Amino acid sequence: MKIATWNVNSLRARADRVEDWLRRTDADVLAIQETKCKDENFPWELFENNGYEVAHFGFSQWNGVAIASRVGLDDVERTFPDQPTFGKGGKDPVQEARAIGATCNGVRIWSLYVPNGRALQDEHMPYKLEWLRRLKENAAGWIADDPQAQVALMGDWNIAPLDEDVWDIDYFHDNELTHVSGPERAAFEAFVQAGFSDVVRPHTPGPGVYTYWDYTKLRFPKKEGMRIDFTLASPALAQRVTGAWIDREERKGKGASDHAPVVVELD
DNA sequence: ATGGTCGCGAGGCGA
Repeated sequence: MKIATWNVNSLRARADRVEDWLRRTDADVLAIQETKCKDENFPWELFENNGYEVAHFGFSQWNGVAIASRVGLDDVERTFPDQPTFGKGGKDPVQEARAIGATCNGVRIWSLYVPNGRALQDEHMPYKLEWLRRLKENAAGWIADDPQAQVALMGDWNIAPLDEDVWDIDYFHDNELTHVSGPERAAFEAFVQAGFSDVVRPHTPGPGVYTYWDYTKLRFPKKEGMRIDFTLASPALAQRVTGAWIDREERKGKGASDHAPVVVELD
């Protein structure tokens, strides 16, 4: 079985690319982030025409997550339990469309779009950290309740766990940028402490290996990227991983998402 | 040359 995650940065703008990619890659499951649409604008036919069931959680032009599967799509869950809400500047808190889960051929897949954080002192940063903490609390419980549980936490984590996961760590620290701060890295490491592991890095060692390149500043041609898209697997699922790769080719050319798809192969 | 881009949706926000 082949499972993948991809922040597509608008599914409608990327429909042709996503369809070509699914056919080319032959993925069984695709966890999608940033669909940037509501259900009434969702390209359902794209998936149905290619043999995939799909579940979507999105209600505006912001965020939006989905799971497409051709090996079953059961027990769909939109938001995880106690997922934090956010109300900007004291406005009424809303539940953002950042998490959707489904069971696909025995694997509990979560498509996750972790809050960006925006800036170290921004109100979005404590939201990001709390969002991750509560996800981790849930995830730890899932494998505590069932050590054989096969769980894949897939998506755009908006964290670069290692210095080598950005092209120039000094640039990030000197400019007090997010994604590399101690609290963000600790929030990521907490999943590892809970028993989850990054099953892609062993098959795609750095440095210089990234999943995201900013559209601005010619970041892609200059090979200035970030590794921020991850699949964290429960122990039972990690044992099944036979390979993984980052589809850097998909970042090339006109009409590319700023993120590359990441593929995990299971026995 | 110290910027450089996208997407959504119709001006500015988010990344």
